Amino acid sequence: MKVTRAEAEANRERVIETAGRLFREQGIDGIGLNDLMQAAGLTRGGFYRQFDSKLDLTVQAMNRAKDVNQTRWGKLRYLPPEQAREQLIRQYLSDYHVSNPGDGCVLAALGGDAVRQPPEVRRVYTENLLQLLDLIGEFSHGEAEGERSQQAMATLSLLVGALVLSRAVDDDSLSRELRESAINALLKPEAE
Amino acid sequence: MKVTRAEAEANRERVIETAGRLFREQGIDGIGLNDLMQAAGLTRGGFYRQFDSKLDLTVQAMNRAKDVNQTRWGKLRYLPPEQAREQLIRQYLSDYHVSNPGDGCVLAALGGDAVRQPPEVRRVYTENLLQLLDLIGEFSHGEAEGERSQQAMATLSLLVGALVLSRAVDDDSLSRELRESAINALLKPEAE
DNA sequence: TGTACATCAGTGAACGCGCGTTCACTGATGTAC
DNA sequence: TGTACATCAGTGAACGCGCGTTCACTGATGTAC
Repeated sequence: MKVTRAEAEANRERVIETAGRLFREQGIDGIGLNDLMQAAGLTRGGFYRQFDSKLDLTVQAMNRAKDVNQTRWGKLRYLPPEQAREQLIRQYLSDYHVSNPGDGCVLAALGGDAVRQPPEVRRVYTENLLQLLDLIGEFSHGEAEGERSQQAMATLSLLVGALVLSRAVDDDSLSRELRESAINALLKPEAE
Repeated sequence: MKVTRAEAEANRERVIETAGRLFREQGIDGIGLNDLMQAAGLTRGGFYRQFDSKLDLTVQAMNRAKDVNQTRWGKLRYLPPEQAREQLIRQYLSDYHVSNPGDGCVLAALGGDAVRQPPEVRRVYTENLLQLLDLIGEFSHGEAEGERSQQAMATLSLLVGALVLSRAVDDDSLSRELRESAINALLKPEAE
């Protein structure tokens, strides 16, 4: 039953990653620790050897998801800003992102949950938001600092809103139209 | 214990309204029928004399909330379209709406929940979205029909996204900035 | 390097609790005459 | 209009179930000598 230190650490990591995926897919209160541990290939009892509580795991899992996304989006920095911005928008509103909340943005997946969660969770959520805001700001073309920041906020709100609505709606073509409208508004602002 | 037909009907209405408020405040899975009935001034047992199941109540409560909001926003029709649009945007992103999800838009309050709910719930959610989309479309100033519809979708996504993020964030001034940015983007599009 | 033993990651049963739902019961309302 | 009785909205205890968490136990790992 005992396992090498390296294996134990790997198990711990797997639980964190599995939790991040399942929380985003089913909501924080929507998945139980038993099912979660089983999905990670372990049994329920071992949980408290690695984590203080479900809240502790939640915070760690959200932090992990935040870092993963930061790394992923950060790669767009190698593109010219204008292209980076377009790529971010198109990927954020892609079919893949709609169908795979477990591998996507925490802001959209847990937006509804966050309000009702303890302060620690809202903290990570807010940090995630600020991080993504900074990145979008880097890709923006406003002249003044304040204007760029405002534009980044509106862009983020539109991205998150369009993704949330796209996922919630029970009609695939409506889901697509919502995202295409957002893409057009963001990439062809003169059309607005 | 028995109550007049009129009283019974009033109780039923009160349960539906209380449910609509509590579901939006705490999430559909976040409030139990016992607490819900108590909040409506009744005991748990009587629930099934009036409703088939929690799902049945959920659908009725969401429909009710949709109608209430439709009536509320519909009053803006008495204003000239340009003013109506501005009023809708400012009220949607007001402090009151942020602090009172129980009395506000279902799309923002249950956006995260809807994805994980049964088809009946997603149906009502979608109907609510289409209704609000129509209203926004009426107030829009695009020339062609398709263009107006696209603009309405982007407007709705931005409104919902900004409200969801505003509520989730743990920093009041950030919450306000997010909404002000959205208002500016929607009312002064040339600034984008 | 080889042996003896303490550590501790993981197991699985059990805890109290709140959930959605069921049920036997109550007693004022509303109806039949 | 007055009386006898069936209806049924509401009560409160109970159901099985899954939740987060605790605990005694196991046995291979890692350490002390």
